[in-house]
Amino acid sequence: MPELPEVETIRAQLDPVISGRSIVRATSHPSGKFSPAIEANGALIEQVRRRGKYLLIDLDDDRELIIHLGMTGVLSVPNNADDGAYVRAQWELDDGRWLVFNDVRRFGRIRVVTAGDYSTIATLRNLGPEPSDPAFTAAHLHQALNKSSRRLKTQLLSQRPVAGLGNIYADEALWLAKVRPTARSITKPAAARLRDACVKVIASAIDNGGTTLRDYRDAEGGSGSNQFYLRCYGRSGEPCERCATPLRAMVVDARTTTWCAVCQKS
DNA sequence: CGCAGCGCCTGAAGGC
DNA sequence: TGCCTTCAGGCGCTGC
Repeated sequence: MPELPEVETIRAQLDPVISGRSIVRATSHPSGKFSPAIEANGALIEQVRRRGKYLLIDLDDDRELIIHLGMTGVLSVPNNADDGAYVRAQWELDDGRWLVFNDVRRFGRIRVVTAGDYSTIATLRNLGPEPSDPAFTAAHLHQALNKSSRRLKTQLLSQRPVAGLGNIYADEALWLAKVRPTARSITKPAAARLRDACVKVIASAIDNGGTTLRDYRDAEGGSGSNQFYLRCYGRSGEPCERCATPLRAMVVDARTTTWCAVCQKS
């Protein structure tokens, strides 16, 4: 499932390959989730940016092509059109290559908007700071989390306190910070630990090229290696690295959540 | 405005 | 072997 590190890996690979190219043809799956892809036809790609899990492709006509990969979205740039069953959109470029969006489960979304106008994309409009942003401080996280009485993990997944964490990295960050996912408020020291954990977990995962558990592939078809460094997610029943207590799993707001009941107290 | 609940999707895996 | 159920889960939408 592509989260910030996976999307960043794809962004870094795509940017040098498609920037400066014009889109000479565009086709899409008929679903309204993907059909806006054709609105980018005729535009020139200036650069590929990212906010949270959203890819923002700047076009030369004061618009942005916005792609969210959902659960199973994969972007690639083959030399020919893709006729596979899961192609949801593809854009032919003026160098003869194709930008192709495959998405088995169709949880992804594509939009074209006026540059910077995210008024119709609520999650993006309300997106919290990037983990790497200096504005993402312990004080910010403390205040953002305590504004709501929802469970801390649910808040992290909302993308509002901080951008880009999904189920994997939320579990990892909460474990690293020794913070209980089901808590509904957080102390200042715990918020400081959680802030640092978010930064560290996301940065390491980017360094590792993302986490490939099932579907995730980068823009070159490669796998990440961060799955070999997960310390909590998916390890229910295995001993906690810190205290050897078997990690536990439970469902928190419809998300499988793994945590250490001994270490993650606050 | 916040938020709980639901729906979207389909391949893989497990039960019988 | 094959049918059925369950699971994976990010996010947009609806209605309270």
